[in-house]
Amino acid sequence: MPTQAARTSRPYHHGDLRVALVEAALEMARTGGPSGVSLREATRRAGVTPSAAYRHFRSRSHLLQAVAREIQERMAARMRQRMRAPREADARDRARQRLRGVGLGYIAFALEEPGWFETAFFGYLREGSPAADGGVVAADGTPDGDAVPPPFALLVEALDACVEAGVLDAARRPGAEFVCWSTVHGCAELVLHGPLRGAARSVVDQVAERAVDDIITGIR
Amino acid sequence: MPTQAARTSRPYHHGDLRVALVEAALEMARTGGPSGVSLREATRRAGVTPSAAYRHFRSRSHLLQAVAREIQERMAARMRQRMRAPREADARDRARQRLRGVGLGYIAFALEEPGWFETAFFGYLREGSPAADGGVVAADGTPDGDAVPPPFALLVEALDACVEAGVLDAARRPGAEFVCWSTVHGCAELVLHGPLRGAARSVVDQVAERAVDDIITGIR
DNA sequence: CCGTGGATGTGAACGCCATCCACATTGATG
DNA sequence: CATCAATGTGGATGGCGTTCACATCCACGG
Repeated sequence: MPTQAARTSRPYHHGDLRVALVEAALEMARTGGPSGVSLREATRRAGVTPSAAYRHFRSRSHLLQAVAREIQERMAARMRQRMRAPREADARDRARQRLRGVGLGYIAFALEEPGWFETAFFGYLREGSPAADGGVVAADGTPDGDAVPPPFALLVEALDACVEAGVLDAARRPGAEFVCWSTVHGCAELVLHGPLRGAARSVVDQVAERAVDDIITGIR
Repeated sequence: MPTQAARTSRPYHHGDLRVALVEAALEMARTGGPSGVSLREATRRAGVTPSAAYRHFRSRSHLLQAVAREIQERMAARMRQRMRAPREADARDRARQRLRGVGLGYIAFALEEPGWFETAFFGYLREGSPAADGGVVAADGTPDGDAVPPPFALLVEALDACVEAGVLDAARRPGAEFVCWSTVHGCAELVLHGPLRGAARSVVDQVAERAVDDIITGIR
C-alpha cells in the first residue's frame, strides 16, 4: 500500500486518485450541494492537476454521478437504521412500521444532510451520460447508468413485505412504490426548498409523519 | 414608447432592459433549466453589455428569481385551465374535481415544460437572497422574497373549498396542503428525474392519476 | 535483467462564466 | 438651461470545465 509514501514523497502517481476525488467531492457536496462541487477544487484537494481528473472521469457530471451513488448508499444505510421495528409487534405491524421507517428515514436524511440529499439524485439530471450516448442500458464506462437507487430498492422491499403480511392488497401493489416515493421525496423537497423551508423541527416532523401516514392510508 | 426606436437606432438606454433580460432568461430556462441561464448570454440577447444587467439585478440568482416568479404565474394559469370542472356536477364533486385538477395540472406543466418547471422553484435555493441578508421577511430590493407561490395558493384554495363543500373534514384540513404538495411535486420530480424518467406517457399519466387520487384519499 | 507500452499525471492553453470598477451617456427635474 | 440620478460601457479579475501535447512511471514480456 503506497498510501503513506504517496503522502510524503508526492510521487508522480497518486495511487488511488479516483476515490480521493470522490471523497473530496463528497465533502464539497455536503456543504454546497451539487453546485458546490468543483472538479478543479477536488483535484486541488487531492494534490493533483485538474486534467488528472479526466483519467478517471469523463466529465464533471460523471464525477457527480459517482458521488451520487455513494450518497445513495449512505442514505440507504440511514434508512435501514430507521427501519428497525420492535420485535414484539406482530407481522402486520412490523410490515407497516418498516414501510413507515422507509419514508421517515428518507426525510430524516434529507434534513440531516441537505447538501448530500440534493446531490444524491443528480445523476438523473439531463446533462449526464444518458443524453451523451442515447443508449438505454449501460450509459458509459461506469458499470450501471440506470441501476435502481438503493433507497428506492428499500421502499420496494418494504411494500412487498406489506403485501406478504396482508397489510396491502396485492391488487393495489403495482405502482405503489411510485406513489410512496413521490410523497416522501416531495416532502423532503418541501421542507428543504419549498414553502416549509426553515420551519421549526417540530413542525417539520409533524408534516413528515402526516405525509407518510396519509400516503400509506391512501395506497391501500 | 421608445421600443421601436430602441430596436433600430440602438440608443444608449435600452428602454426596458429588465423585462428584456427576464424574457431572454425565460427562453434559456425553457430549454436548459436553471443552469442553462447565463447572465452574459441574456445581456447578449438583449443587445447590451454584461455589466448593464447589474443595474437591474443584484446577481444572477436574483435574475433567476424573477424568472422563477414569472414561470410560477404561467404554471398557475396552466393549472387553472386544468381545473375547470363540469358544471353539471354537484358541489361536492366539483370541489373534488378542482382539487384533482390542481394536482394533475401541476404535473402536466412539469411534463410539458420541464426546463421551466425546474427553474420555477429555484428562488428557494440556498444561494439566493435568503442567505445573503439573513432577514426573514423581505430579503432584498425585489418586493417579496418569500411570497407564497401562486401554484401553492391554488392548492390552498382548492382544499379550503373542499372543507366548505363537506368533502374534507375541517379537523383534517390543517397541514393538508403540505401533504398534497409533497405528493404532487414529488410525482413531477419522479417522472422528470427519478426512476420513471423517460417512461411512456401513458404510464406517467397512470402514475400521476394514482398519486393524486391516493393522496386525496389519504388526507381525508 | 532490460526495455517498452499502457496507464496515469503535468503544464499550458481556450473559451466560458459572474462580478466589479471607473467612466460615459442620457433624460428628467428643478 | 444646468445638474443629477439612472442607466449603459469597456475593461479587468479570478474561477471554471475541458483539451492537448508531453512527461513519468509501473508491470509485463523477451
